[in-house]
Amino acid sequence: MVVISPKLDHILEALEQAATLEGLQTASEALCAHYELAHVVYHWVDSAGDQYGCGTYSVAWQERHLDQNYLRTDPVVSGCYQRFHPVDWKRLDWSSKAARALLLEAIEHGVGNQGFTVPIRGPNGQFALFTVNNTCSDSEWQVFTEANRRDLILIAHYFNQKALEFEPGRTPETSQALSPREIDAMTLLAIGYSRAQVANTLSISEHTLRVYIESARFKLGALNTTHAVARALSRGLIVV
Amino acid sequence: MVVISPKLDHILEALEQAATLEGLQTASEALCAHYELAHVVYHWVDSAGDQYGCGTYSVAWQERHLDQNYLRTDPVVSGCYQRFHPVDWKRLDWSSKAARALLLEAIEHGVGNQGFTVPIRGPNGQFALFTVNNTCSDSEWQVFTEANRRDLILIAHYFNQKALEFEPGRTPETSQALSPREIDAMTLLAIGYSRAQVANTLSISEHTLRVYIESARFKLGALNTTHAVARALSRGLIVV
DNA sequence: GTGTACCCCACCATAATTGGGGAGTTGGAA
DNA sequence: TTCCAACTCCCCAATTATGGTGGGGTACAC
Repeated sequence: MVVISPKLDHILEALEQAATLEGLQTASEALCAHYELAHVVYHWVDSAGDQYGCGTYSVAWQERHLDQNYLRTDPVVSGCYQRFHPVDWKRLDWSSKAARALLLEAIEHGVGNQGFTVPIRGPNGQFALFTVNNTCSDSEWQVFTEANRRDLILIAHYFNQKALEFEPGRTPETSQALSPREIDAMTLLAIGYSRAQVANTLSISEHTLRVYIESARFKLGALNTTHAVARALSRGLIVV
Repeated sequence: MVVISPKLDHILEALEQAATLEGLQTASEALCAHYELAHVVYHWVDSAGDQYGCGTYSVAWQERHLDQNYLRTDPVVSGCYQRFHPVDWKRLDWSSKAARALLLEAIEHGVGNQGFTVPIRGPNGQFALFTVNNTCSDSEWQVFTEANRRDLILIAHYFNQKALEFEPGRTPETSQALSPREIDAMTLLAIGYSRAQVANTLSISEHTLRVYIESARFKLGALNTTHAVARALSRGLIVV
């Protein structure tokens, strides 16, 4: 593996000009060649089964990964989920048997023994991973990751920005604004108050409070109070 | 305002070496001087009153901002909450009267008329903003932001990384992981299913479901189901 | 000055949720 | 092996939430 100082501008510009998912695919392959890596992968992690990603992993491995309940098994996914900073695979927790089995299987599918993954988070709990990996020694890998850490963070950011553009359906819902009282009500409910407590806190009757909750539920298209609070939260209308 | 190509390495290294919150404060002042900006602010947004941040805003304005119920009023906060990419203040929604009043008041407190804010998200629903702002013309500001966009993203990233290091108490074991079934239950509740529907969907008895909900409630330290769902959402344990 | 959106209060009855018990299986980790 | 966490099931009674309907008031914009 040769460490090359990347032409970051070119890479990011190519990413910015990508107009489709295929463009991202091409970009990841270009990145892979540029850095002389085994794999470069962007992967939108989503509880609803996998779906969205691109990169140079083999199709067989991607499918296998899905089958494996990887969301809960793969230390890369669960480890990154709890971290903010990019992480070298060596520093993850491989103590569980399932995790080690997954790694062995990955290597059989052509995944390198060294990996470096950047967690990325977007609105509404969106979560994605940007991974580079290769087969090489620990020291070689360390040199590479330290040299390119910042670039990789930026590349990950741009990948995710594009992915969010291409999949707007995930963050849509131009939501109708809530009135101040409705926001009060939703907020207090979200922090665990019962209806009686909320009414008391707002110094209004419980009946009045109910009107607000129903109104908020209507505006949010929610089926019940919990749903309304969940929507208000994930749309950023209230913050807890 | 003069646009200077930043010595990014020096800036980021200084950030990495910061050992305390004061270090970040110093870093933001240095950044401010370096880019010749009116203000540079890192701001951990948290519903529990404000608390954590650093930067060059006047103390008076910070306190005023808090008083103002800024979480709901400030378009910078609410707008960034729904975006992934950095955003120029001009592109936010200033149509509400309260928002415009806030901006006017901000300018009176020495905040510049131009702003650029990078949203940053960490584990467990952590959310923060990194803002640079200045008083200048639209075109000057555009030149500045386009020239420094990538650097600002990286700087924001490093600020947040440090903030997370300094304040581990906010994210650590606070959030105990939920079991798969608990996640299922919380997720379905968050999308509006009633208990009966959830139980039916998961093909378990409603009584069993109740055990999961109670267990999740306990793990999340929640007072009731709505609270539990809200916490699971804002900690990023479930996605809707 | 008519509409619209917000704010406040009341009754009824039914449906749903919660809190307190107890009990058994499995599979993986120590 | 033993332990533990996760998964599954059950009862009862009390509390809470919901779905209707009705009424009043203010403020602002067109």
